[in-house]
Amino acid sequence: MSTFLENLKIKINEKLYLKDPETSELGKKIIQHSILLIDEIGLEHFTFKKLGERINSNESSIYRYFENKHKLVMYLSAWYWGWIEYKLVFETNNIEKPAEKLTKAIAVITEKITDDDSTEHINESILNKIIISEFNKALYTKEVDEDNKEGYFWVYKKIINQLAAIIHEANPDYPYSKSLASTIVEGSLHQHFLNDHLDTITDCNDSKSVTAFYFDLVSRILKK
Amino acid sequence: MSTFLENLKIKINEKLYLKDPETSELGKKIIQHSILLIDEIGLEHFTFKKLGERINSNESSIYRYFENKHKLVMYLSAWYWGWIEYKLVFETNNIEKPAEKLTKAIAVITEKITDDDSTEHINESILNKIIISEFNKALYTKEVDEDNKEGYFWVYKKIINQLAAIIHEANPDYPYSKSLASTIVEGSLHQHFLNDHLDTITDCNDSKSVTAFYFDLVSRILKK
Amino acid sequence: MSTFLENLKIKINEKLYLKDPETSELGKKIIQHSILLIDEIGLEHFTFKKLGERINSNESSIYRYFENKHKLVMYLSAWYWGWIEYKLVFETNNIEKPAEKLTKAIAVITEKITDDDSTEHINESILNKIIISEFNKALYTKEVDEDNKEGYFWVYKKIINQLAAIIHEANPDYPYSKSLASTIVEGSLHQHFLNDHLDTITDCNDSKSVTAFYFDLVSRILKK
Amino acid sequence: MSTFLENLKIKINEKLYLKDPETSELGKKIIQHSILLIDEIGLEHFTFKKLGERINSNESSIYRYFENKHKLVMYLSAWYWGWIEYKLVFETNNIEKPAEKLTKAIAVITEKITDDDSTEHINESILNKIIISEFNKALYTKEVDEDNKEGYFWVYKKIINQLAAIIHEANPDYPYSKSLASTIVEGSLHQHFLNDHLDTITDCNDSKSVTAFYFDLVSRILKK
DNA sequence: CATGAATGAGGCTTCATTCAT
DNA sequence: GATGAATGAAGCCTCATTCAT
Repeated sequence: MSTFLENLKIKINEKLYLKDPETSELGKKIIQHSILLIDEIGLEHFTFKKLGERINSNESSIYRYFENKHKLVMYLSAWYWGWIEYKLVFETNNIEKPAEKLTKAIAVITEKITDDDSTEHINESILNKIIISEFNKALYTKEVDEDNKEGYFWVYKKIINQLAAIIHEANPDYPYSKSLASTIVEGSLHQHFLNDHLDTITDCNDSKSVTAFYFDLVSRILKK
Repeated sequence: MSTFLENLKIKINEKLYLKDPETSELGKKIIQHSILLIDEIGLEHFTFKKLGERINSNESSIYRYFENKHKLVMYLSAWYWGWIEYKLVFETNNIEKPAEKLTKAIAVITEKITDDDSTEHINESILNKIIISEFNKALYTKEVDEDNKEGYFWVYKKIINQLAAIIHEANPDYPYSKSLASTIVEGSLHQHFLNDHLDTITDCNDSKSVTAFYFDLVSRILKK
Repeated sequence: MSTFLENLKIKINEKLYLKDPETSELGKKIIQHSILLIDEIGLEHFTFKKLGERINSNESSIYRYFENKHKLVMYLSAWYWGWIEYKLVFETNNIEKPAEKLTKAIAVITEKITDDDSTEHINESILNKIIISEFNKALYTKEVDEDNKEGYFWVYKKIINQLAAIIHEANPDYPYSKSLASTIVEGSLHQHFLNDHLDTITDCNDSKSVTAFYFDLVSRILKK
Repeated sequence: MSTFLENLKIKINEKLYLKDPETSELGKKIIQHSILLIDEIGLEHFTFKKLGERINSNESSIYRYFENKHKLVMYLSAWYWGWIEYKLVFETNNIEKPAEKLTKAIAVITEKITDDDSTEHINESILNKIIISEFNKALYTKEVDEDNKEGYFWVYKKIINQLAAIIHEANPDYPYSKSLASTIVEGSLHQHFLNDHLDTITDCNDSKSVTAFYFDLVSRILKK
């Protein structure tokens, strides 16, 4: 699967940036190193100033691309979920059997990204790490309703609805397809986090994967 | 159930405070109004200075009680989970049948708190609201491992392990009791949040409760 | 010489304290531990709050004894110079030959205090250390003129004048006895400091003592 | 001597500043007015906030140049000693006779600066005043060893070693050239201070200069 | 277009001190 | 007399942002 989207460009809500970072070297460096720096120091301690120092550029230059740190994080999140969506569509394409489709979908959504597809300047495996540990901070804000209105969570919600549709296909009688879908998407990030930091409250570990947990969970729930 | 712990004091990890807020009027006001203020403006915008203004006290006075805002939030979280634990123990006490016990436990954990027990100075229903929207920020930090070592998540983890034990009782063959338990605890907060802000990706709403979703989910999963 | 002033009490300018620390256990603890704490963390980082914690007492209790940190340091300095003065008088007493008297005086003033006479609650050797590293901060302030008017440097100046008198006795023709005396008193503290921290700009070390340097210096200067 | 270094720039250890103050108007104003303000209110009461107000600039702007107040003082000290070193080299250049060289050196080091060379934005005479009253606070800190490792005292030590070398030339048999040199450098600041504030313990005054005291002292010490 | 410079506002924290018991 | 509680003021520093080039 490694190079499947070599030439694809993830489309991002245009309101998230002032100038498309994909259109310049500096823009790409901003994306690339913001991922690395957030991973290193955490979102709370991440600032445009520090990022500027890292890429040998002035903080003001970053403001040309992104209005503020929240927008940048939303951009990274949108990119991540856009990328997941591509994988989801790509992987489930042409699969007829609902159960099989569901299995593929769950795999795409819940698997920890370990390989680096070297898509241009973005290290997907590290991006996955920061989504695990930081995405909810982008979601759980006082501004969530405005952000939602602006469509910033559009792809995220789309994925969940796609997964819910697949769940529904697999068992049309199940009445909570959306809640189950959102539980899987959000819950899998959480289980990865627990695995990394609070391993006494999860069964997931190196030998029992998060994905396996959700395979089992969904198969039990949808059993007719 | 309203007055069941009238005279109970939730015990909090002593490292979370410099001076026990329960031991003075000012301390109680700090707790009371920090809950209200965080609910109003969100954790990001909450500062000791604003809290001081709200309670007609100086920022510096608050520092006599809590080292910093993170410790205060951890205190509130610890109180919340301590309170949930009491309810859990109380409600499941003397119930023999595992399935019934599990039902009770899920109810205690996943129900939105709407009644205010008026336990002293703490408005549990608002506290519940801020746990829903802010708890994960207290958890998902770069310092999570140290905080965990200090025992700050002790009660939270204890609840999950108690729930996992009840799940195990209900179906000893189920291999993911801990992951299911943490999914329920964390996931229910998430479903409440979605219900409030992103209602297109949840089935939960005023007529289909979060608790009902988890009753259904767990019963399907543990069906023998 | 160890116990020569066992029963002596160094008399301190009464304006330096609100309540005489020698008159109570707490007062003695304040003196004792302020010396130790200043040595540990330095005068800049020393506060009444930290001292209070160290002696399991409240900062406000310390205010009963000393108006502020500067007064406390002045007290310690006054005690130190008062103690040196006793030693000076004691050691030079009954010596007839001016040269011998001068030698004794220089020794008393310039020697590093290594023995702890266990005079009550004061560790003289550590007090000597903090005088070396902190005394000039008590002297070099914007308030030096008022402090001087209040008589806070009275003993310090007295020692220098006594030494100047001895120098004058040794060579009445030497025209700078006071400057030489102040050079010795202040300079010896400085040489000790250099020895500890900037040893490339002093010749003094474990084998060539500060005292030896001043013996040599004075003998050359006063040679007729 | 007035304009001898008109076009010289004193080189300062680069670690002492974040941005070279010589490269901008604001930077020069910071240097200029920090000297004046420290002279007026003393180092203890000097803050970046007050300096900002004085130069109609914000505190935060000063932080662009200097990490903290200690670094700024170290910068001023380094500038001062760098300037003295230039004078020392310039004045002793081409002098063959050791005794004469020594005399010149002592003059440069111990004379009170009364003339203002109007070197750009720096008032040397006031800088000299604050070195007299504040330099030792920059030296006598708990961080002296790290500061020394960073090379912040490099020029200061260099001057002392140069003076020690000249002393050695004048009398190769004298065994304490370094201690004598450091005594002169530090002691002359001290005598100036005593002259200004504690004049009963110095012989130096308007008619008997500090420099004269050291001329006499050194000539006596090195007499063969 | 990119950047360097500057800044206002505010966050976090400690200090020095007073008050009430 | 000793202390615990409380506090105003200020210190130090960083952030997010704008402006001018």
